[in-house]
Amino acid sequence: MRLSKRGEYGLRAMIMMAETPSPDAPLPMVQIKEIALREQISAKFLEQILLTLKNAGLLHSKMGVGGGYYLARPSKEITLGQIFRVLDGPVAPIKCVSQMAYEPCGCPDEQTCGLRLVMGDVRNAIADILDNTSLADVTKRQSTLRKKLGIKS
Amino acid sequence: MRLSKRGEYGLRAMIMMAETPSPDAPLPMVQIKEIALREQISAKFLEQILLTLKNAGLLHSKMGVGGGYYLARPSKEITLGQIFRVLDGPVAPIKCVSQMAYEPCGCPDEQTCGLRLVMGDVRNAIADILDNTSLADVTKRQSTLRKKLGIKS
DNA sequence: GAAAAGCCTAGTTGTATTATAGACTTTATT
DNA sequence: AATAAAGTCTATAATACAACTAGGCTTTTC
Repeated sequence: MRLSKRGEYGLRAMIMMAETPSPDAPLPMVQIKEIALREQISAKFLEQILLTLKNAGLLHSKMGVGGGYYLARPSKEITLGQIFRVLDGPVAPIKCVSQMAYEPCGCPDEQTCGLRLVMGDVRNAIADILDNTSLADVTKRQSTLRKKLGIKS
Repeated sequence: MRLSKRGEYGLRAMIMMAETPSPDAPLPMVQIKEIALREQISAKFLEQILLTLKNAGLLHSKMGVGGGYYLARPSKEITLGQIFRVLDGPVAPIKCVSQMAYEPCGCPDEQTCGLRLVMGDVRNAIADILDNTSLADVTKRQSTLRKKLGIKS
């Protein structure tokens, strides 16, 4: 039940972009190499991930000198579920309970298959969390926690 | 976020064994080839899986003619979480929130890492379901549903 | 026109999953 | 005692996928 590195890096990058305060600049842009440096990730690998996210409509970018990436929408309108699905595919642990990519799993009677019932619950529990947590929720939670712990950042 | 075939087959087999009514026999024994046939699985692959489950103490077996496998404990004392962990390892999507196999994941400040916070929630949600669902719960749920749908079996 | 950024696709490497094979042990039956 | 039916155990093949690496292309700014 693992999150892939693609998923992990992509989620981290998106959270970082949501965190980046937009000072004077019209757009809070962040560059691949900056993220790669801060997260200690291969820049080339991250590049692919951000490109995927961009092609999925979650990020926008600006080419050329002074360019970079920025969130396609306000951080409260982008959920972790959206990001996760783009990078790691369906949330469901087994295809026969997937909303995104249903496929029969070959049990004799799907309607009363016990495994399917339980895995359906698991799917829903995961999706509930990921689809109801926006990037804004994450950054808010982080800063609340930092304040509580008295950490400057 | 996928369940492996090992995990799927193992869980199915365990559910099937819990389902098998123990008629007169002292032990409700089931044979590899019977499970393989009913679930349309490679018998050799299933063999490895059941052996793993046996070595983990979840199954007992009897060798020789008329032998087979049976649950090591009553079905209400075996949880899906136990089975899952034996076959698929930790439930946590990311190591830094694993109870079973913690490992730092390399974020600058783990204590306030947003991804970690959310993945911790996901881990807990999954573990809550799997650790609180016993094989007996599954078979009960199946039979209730069958009755409700008027399916004989 | 050169440098700095992102865009895009293909290829490589390593590892885990899935499955297969086969020789061995135990038990029941005849 | 011999045979057949079952599980035990280990090795290995085949495949797939994840995680990267590489390199050329395009756009933008100065």
